[in-house]
Amino acid sequence: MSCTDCRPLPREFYLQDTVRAARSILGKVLVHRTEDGVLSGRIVEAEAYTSNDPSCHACKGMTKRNAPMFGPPGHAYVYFTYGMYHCFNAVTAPEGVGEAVLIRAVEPLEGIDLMIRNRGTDVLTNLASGPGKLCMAFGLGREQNTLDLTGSDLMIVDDGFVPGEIVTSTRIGIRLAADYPWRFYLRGNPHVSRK
DNA sequence: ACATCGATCTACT
DNA sequence: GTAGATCGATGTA
Repeated sequence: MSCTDCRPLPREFYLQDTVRAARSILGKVLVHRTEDGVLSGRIVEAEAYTSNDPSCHACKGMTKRNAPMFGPPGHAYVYFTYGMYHCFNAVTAPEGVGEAVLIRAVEPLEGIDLMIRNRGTDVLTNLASGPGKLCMAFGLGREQNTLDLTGSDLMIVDDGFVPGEIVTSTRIGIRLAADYPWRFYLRGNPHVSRK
């Protein structure tokens, strides 16, 4: 399956309620066209971050870092964290409202050799099973921040795949609002960051 | 200016 | 299970 067979998710997809978007983005395919080849993977885990959510980067207003979250929906928000990792989000909600869906894990599809090189491991279930790993595998960093996911070298497309059972859980790695059930993943999928 | 800490990952015990 | 890596963004002074 090549990305040219698929359509990017339309802008309206990113305008639905952010928690619903986090759930319904599961099964879609993240595609990154790079100079070294096309990388793609099926999204198997995601989390919602909303404007009134204490753990959301944007909850206290716009800053230099979180500005992309307040931009138009359907764009990328890539941020640097822990001094060495990046995390990739799809911006949701109308322009001016800071919300996004954190893509936490994908199941590698195309460009697996390149992902193996980028990650320094050949264990398939360890290539993109976490937000930092995913960005390393896909070569996502500052350059991809704010890219338009509905039509650029970085896209999220629908290839017609219908997910099976979706598990709901609390989000990972946050202190505030730790009880919000805003993490979603595909039951039994070996590429998620945690069961 | 300075101190704190993070939507993480790896290696080690 | 726990510690260490590593640094930019952010808040406080």
